[in-house]
Amino acid sequence: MNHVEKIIGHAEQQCKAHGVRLTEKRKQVLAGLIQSDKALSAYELVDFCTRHYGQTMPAMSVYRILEFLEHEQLVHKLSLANKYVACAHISCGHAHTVPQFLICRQCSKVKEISIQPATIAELRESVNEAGFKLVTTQLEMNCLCEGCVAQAA
Amino acid sequence: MNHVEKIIGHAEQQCKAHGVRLTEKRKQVLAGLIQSDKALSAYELVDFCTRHYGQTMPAMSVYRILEFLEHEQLVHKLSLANKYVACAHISCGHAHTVPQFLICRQCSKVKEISIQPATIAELRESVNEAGFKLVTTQLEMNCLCEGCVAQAA
DNA sequence: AGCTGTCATGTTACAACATATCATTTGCGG
DNA sequence: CCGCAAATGATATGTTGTAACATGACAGCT
Repeated sequence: MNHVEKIIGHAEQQCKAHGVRLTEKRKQVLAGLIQSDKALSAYELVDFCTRHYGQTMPAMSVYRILEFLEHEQLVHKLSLANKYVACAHISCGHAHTVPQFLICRQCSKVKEISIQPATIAELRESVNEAGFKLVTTQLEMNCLCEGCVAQAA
Repeated sequence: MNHVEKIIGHAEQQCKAHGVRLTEKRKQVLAGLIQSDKALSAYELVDFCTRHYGQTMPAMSVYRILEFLEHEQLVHKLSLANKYVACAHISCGHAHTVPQFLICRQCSKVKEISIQPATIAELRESVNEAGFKLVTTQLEMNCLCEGCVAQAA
């Protein structure tokens, strides 16, 4: 059992615990995201599934499945890039803080991090002072990854 | 001379100083953003200009003009919402720190703020520890504005 | 005035991203 | 095995954004 299958297994348990099903198609989409080191668009996932599983995956299905997976917290949508990534912590089992995402503008590689709670608190304070309320601390930041920084230099 | 015209005047000076022209069409688009208290999509601007100025404004032109205005730092693109806002500081004249944006998910109202430099530095530090480099500190955050919070309650 | 170069705008076509709607299939509890 | 709910299929359409090339406006020169 390889790395991807192991994570899929965890995801399946998690779904079962929630009384929902991780169907074959859903596994395919999730597997696509897990085995990718970068964020993928819905249509890139269509291509991936169609190529790897020998039958065309309709775009409509991918969107529905992404919505499902997002709801189950197995994937995250990155609005900054209109792309999706697998959650980095499917296998850990423990409850997580809301993640922050570093997105490489060059190659779409994504790193999921947890910023210091104190820093988050400062941010929230700034927002409150402006009369707004943060609806999520899932921040997305435009970055360059190590590889692309090196390449640019 | 009303509020909007005054800001347009400042913008025009600023363009002249950079050796570029703030043409009629560009003024129309900029005026649309200035007189809106919320972020507008490119196509909302098409509608606005077509309605207010009595000739159809092609979407292509709006995109080109937005690109120009963004380059001149007169407007900001909000990737989280696929919308655009006028810079809140066109008239101040002084150099600004990179802004952060609070976007109301309900009504698209936008507030441009400046977070404590210390907080920004902490964020940048977290990013560096992860092996990435921030390409901009223009953060965008999903929020609710006062009005929409009150309404939701 | 006529020429020419540059920037701005117009036009058309299409790519990429996303949702609506209704039909059909599948899995599962009674 | 029946019937319901969930999942998927199929088709259409809406929204956002770019590419490529044509036309227009204007400034500076001769």
